[in-house]
Amino acid sequence: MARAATTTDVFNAVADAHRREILDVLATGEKTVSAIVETLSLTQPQVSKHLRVLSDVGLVRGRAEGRHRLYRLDPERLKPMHDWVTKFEQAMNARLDRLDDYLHELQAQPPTQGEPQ
Amino acid sequence: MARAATTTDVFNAVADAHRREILDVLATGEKTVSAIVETLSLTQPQVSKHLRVLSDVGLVRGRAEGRHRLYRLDPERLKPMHDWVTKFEQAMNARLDRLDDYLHELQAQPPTQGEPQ
DNA sequence: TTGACATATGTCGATATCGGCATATGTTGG
DNA sequence: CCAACATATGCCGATATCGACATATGTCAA
Repeated sequence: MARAATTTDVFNAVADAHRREILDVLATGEKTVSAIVETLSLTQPQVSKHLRVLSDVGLVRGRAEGRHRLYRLDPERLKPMHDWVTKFEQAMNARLDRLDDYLHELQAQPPTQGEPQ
Repeated sequence: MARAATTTDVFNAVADAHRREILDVLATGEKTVSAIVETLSLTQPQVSKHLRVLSDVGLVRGRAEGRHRLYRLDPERLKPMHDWVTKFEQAMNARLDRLDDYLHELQAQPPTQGEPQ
């Protein structure tokens, strides 16, 4: 039960740095496996396996082109992750807003008593 | 070398579903360990360990309050992840824009010849 | 101090990961 | 058909993960 299957969950698929690098490269456009192998300094089987994982999760799609195989990004699948992260960005902003409100409050009403503690 | 240390990398820390749930709960506000244990249905050691990981990564901070320990979110640390994901959101939009341009182009110039391959 | 409560830590077992190497599959050209 | 190239898969070993259980640490109250 060690960890959620890397092949089931986008969060896990993206947890690997090499996989993130591959996605970064693919963000540039459709690429061949060997192009990725060259760009990053990874082994060909390494890249193929990572692409398999990314493909299973749906972050990437491949099409055959002669004896090459072209992979491209499907960024749509990052939406769950984007949504999740964005939720916290809002929490962060909300906190800053509250701090802002607090500061304005402080300026509006000059301190009448020493703050307790 | 199995996988990047869960304690070093925010992406890995967040890869675990239970850890994400804990962060979700903490997004509600500062919470006690036992409060988290109750809310989610996790074991106390489980929660403590996950909090340890989240704390090591900096996503969460704890302060002692009597015999309780209150944990709260530090969403600032999600920024690297937010930035990374956002980059792909932009890629996604860019692609949609290009598709949009292409469609407009098609409408502006009625097809005179079949496209060469 | 002692005991109850809150939390943290240690150990163990089952499992999955990742990288490396060898090799299978598939495609093109001669 | 065969050889060269591109990619995918299979197996292995080292390692890290996660959950479960027991237990250590720390704090308050009587």
